[in-house]
Amino acid sequence: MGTTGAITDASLRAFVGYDMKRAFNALQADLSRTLTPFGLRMMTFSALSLVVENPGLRPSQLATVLTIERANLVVIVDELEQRGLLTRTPSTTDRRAHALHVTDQGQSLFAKANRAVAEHDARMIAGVAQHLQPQLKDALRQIENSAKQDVV
Amino acid sequence: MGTTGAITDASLRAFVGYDMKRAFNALQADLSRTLTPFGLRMMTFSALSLVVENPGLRPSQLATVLTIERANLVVIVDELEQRGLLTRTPSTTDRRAHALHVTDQGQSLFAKANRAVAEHDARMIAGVAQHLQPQLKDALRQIENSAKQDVV
DNA sequence: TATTGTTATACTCTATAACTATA
DNA sequence: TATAGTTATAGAGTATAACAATA
Repeated sequence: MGTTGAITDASLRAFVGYDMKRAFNALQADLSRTLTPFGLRMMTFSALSLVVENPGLRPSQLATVLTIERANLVVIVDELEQRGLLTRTPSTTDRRAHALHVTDQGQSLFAKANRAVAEHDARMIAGVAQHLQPQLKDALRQIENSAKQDVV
Repeated sequence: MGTTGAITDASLRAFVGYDMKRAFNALQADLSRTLTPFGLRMMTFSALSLVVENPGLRPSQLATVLTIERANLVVIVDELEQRGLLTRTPSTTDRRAHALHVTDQGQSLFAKANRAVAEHDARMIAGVAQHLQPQLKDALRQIENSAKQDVV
């Protein structure tokens, strides 16, 4: 077919998950282009941001906040450490744990990248009516909670 | 530290992209659990849905609607065909092209899976005020468009 | 026993390049 | 020359299992 009628995704459009998938994929691909000049990816930028905001953070805490597994965080911290953007130092109180701190270089790169990401994010949400923007964020957080508490 | 104060992701929370990532990941993980009993994944379910809704669809059209590359669609159609859920027949008008049709088995499985996905989606969006639900979908589509048209 | 960091492994989704056969 | 389907390959994010060191 394709000759007779127009193609439709009306059935899938009934699902908010489908709209979320499309929106997130497009946003994520575009965000990657924004972060590439800084040598960062979505997850390395996010991790860097959290260490800037929470100096001394432990990797396990970072993984929890990012809602990813500890195992997946290791390579992210490895990469940031190897690039000299943050340091991994032994904890003074718990010899199992590490403390994460940004370096001056990491702070500087983050400041620039954060500006670019803020501008990018503003462009992404610009088409949404201003009074709906906080409601959009609330709705997304509500959906996250619904998904996590869904047992069925 | 982590000993003194609570951990915060306030900076990242300023970005709608961060909320979208968290919400979508949680929803997607939960949707996977919903689809596993049917032997389907998000993309195989989506492809099946579109072939049900658009019989005779060509793979290239399917890839366009799903906003993925043709190359990535091949394995999805392979899987659905090998499981006997859809057929790939040569087009009568264009010997390069194929026409996709669901089998009876595919139709039957889709009906059940679609019901489960509909229920899942309803649970996901249940916490969002009803009058905000269409506005949420509009906002997500707007963000998708903004991301695709973003050139900077 | 439980937790922290770690390694290894695999799965899903995605993107790009290049090929073939047709148009 | 352009398009449809395909193959191959790689990158990014995620999940699980298992381990050593430490609590």
